[in-house]
Amino acid sequence: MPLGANAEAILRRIPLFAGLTESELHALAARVSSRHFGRGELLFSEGDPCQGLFIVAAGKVRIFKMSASGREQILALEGAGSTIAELPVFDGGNYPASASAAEDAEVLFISRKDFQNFCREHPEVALKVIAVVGGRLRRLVGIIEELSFTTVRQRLITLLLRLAQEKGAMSKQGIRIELGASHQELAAELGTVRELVSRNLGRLQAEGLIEVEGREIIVKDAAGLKREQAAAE
Amino acid sequence: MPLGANAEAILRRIPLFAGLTESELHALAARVSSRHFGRGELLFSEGDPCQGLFIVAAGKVRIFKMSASGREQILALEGAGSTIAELPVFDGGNYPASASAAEDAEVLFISRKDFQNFCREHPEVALKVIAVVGGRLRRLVGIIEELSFTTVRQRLITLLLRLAQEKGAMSKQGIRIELGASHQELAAELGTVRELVSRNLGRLQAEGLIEVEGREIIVKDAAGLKREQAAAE
DNA sequence: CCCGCCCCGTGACTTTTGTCACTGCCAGCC
DNA sequence: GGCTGGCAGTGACAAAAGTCACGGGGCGGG
Repeated sequence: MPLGANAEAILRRIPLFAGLTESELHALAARVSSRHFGRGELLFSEGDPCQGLFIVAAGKVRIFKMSASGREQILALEGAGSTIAELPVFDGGNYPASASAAEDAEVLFISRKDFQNFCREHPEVALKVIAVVGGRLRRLVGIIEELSFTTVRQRLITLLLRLAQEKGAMSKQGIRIELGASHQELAAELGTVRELVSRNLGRLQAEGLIEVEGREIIVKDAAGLKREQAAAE
Repeated sequence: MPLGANAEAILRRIPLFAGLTESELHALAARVSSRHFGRGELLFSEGDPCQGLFIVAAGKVRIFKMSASGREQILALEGAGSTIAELPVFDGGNYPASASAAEDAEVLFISRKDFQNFCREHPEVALKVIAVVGGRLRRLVGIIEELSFTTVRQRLITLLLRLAQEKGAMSKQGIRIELGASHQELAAELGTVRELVSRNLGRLQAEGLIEVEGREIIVKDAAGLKREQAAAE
């Protein structure tokens, strides 16, 4: 469905469109449609021909690969303000991975053709695309490094420390993290299976490094975790 | 050292510079220097500030990560005609991985500043950069997929089949591959250790799927290998 | 209230991966 | 020739990862 003026407000905060004038944003917003995706719903599947550019307005979208046997590997989690599929939109290839809503999400959409026309008129956007794709590339290299060099335990620790930093809340016992994800989802992020996440969390708790309470985790000994993280394999 | 007219011939075949006029290539060639790297020699190390763009004129260069414990993970092998480090040249970040000569290599170099000036004058080059970086991104996703979903054996099989396709020679017993690499290097490509490469090759041979003779491998049962590859975990 | 559905923990394995230590081979070199 | 150094094969383990199966909890819908 087409969108009103509020789309402009959203677009204004997208890195890809930073630096555009009001009238340019306005023109772009006219091309944008919006759609709600329920938790788990697919935006697109790996191998699909690329329809257009997606922009996360609210919620969270995960980009992932799925193996023949049904295992998932998350490549990225994109929150509000992130664009998705800049690359295939640009180079015309198929989507290299699938995307689904990790939480209920509001997603904007620009058709491939409209976006390409817009790029032609605004060459500076191409430079932004390089920056965005570059960031992605660096993160993928990081994932490869982790998969290749570290154990599940270390990856889990790294993830916990990152979450603590990003959205942890101090409390008297440590840093409280509300992970809004099932073990299954954590496993997909870490490139392993549910059971190993469960066991490793259990062991970290038994060792007194963390405290698990449902989907809430309290990091009790951040220093201890960091020490182990530093001792990379 | 500066370079003569032959640099132009090389530049002409670089995807990044396809479509430039003779005079443009000439101008670019004037900015290019050349250097020989002996097998194993480092072009740059992960984390170094980016000096400029490298172009492989001859030989082979590998881009890799190294773990604290000394294990390597190869991210890409670039042959003649490939550019290296387009991204950091463009976005000004540090090199995200190291590069060394996989075989003796002749490498051209353009300083960051010269390349950026050139890009400013030739905006179409920026579009090419997106294409090149995009290709890289897709290959990295492929690596992640393999590391996350498949066993060493499967990755080895995939590698053998790819090599057979790329540079295999038919013979009466099968497809002959001359892998110009030690087990150590194969291991780095597969994200594992020397011993596992050795053992898996041994097992494939024992099963009659391949024949190993020094650094030469004969694929005796390509269909069998493909069957197993398809049965991805 | 009860059922079904997800999610979580866990025991008991199996398979895969990685480590260590040694041996043997071959090429290049003094 | 005899040394050296890099590379390859392998036995014996140890550790990590993954699989299967099951029990139990919580929650929402009928």
